[in-house]
Amino acid sequence: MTVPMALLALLDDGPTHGFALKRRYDRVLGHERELKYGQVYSTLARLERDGLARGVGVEQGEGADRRVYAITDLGVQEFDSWLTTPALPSGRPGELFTRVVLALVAGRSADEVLAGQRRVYLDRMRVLTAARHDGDVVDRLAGDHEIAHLKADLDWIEIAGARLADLRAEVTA
Amino acid sequence: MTVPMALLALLDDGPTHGFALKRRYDRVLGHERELKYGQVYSTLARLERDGLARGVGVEQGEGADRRVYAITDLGVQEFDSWLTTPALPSGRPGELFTRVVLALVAGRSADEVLAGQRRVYLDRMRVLTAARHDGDVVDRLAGDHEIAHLKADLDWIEIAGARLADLRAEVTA
DNA sequence: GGCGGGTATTCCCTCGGTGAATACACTCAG
DNA sequence: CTGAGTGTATTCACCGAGGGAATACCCGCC
Repeated sequence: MTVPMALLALLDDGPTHGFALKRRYDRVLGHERELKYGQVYSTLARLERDGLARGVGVEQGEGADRRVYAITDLGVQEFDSWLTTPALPSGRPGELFTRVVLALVAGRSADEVLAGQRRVYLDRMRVLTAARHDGDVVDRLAGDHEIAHLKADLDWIEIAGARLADLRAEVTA
Repeated sequence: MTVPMALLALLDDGPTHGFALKRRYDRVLGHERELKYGQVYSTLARLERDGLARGVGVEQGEGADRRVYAITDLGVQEFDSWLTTPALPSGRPGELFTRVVLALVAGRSADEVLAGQRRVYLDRMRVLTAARHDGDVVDRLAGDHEIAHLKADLDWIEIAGARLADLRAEVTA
């Protein structure tokens, strides 16, 4: 859901074409995770199909022709509503949680899973805290976001570690 | 990736058929998020295609015939390696982070985004802390996991709120 | 005898995500 | 002046996650 909304947000600035959207997205949100072309154009096609954006002709720039899209009123509406509707956590269990439970289900060592995870999280924390003042504001906020969640998982690792015996008993029941 | 591995974990207990796997999965990991049939059988097909599980004949039980699968040596290997390989956070920015950045990009109120999110997170925290001692161990650990991440986001909301002006300046540059 | 309910699988579709191919315009080395 | 590269721009083909619904079989029961 975030990619279509991101494209709408960028289109809200004024009509453009897919290539420019991709570059702008990468600059603003692509830190570490650039958008692939396939996704850009297929998303634009869906936006158009759903009436959230519409093609407004073809420009020719440097290279192949540019298919220019504009956001529609419906698109603006959808975007604003997405923006202001707070999201609840997905409900899908995180991967770490899943690995611990499955380790117990399959009779493997959940302690090792927790210990291994703690190790790489602590390493990652060191890297992130060292880089805490590098980069631009977006980078730093993204870093803070990751640090906060790393801490959350590290706390949970301790809690889970203390209850592994109970968990094992229950899961293997 | 977690669904195929979960099925391997369950198959590691001994051969069974898709339907039983689905039920067992729902019991163990499906709290709030049950597996759909489509996913069970298509995942099994992929596991077989990739040599991680193999069909071992057809039983007849109550109802339609059961196609029984067993984990292979390769499957055991893959599962163990997945289990013991710690996962780093995806690198994909979280939805909250994305919403804040996009609000600024599109010239909307990021404060409102943060405030709205804080509101529902606090509500959710209350619900979760109230239910903190209900349910089984899995439920409680899942709850703790969610609480930890909710706290992380709430902390981040404060940090981000304090830097919105800088962020806006950078993103609109 | 046919109807509902539990068991069990299959089919179809959409979406997010990736990789590679294609096409055009420009520049610059040979 | 040609053809090899580089940057711009779009398209195509594919996969896996996930959801919805259809199908089929068996049972008990009215």
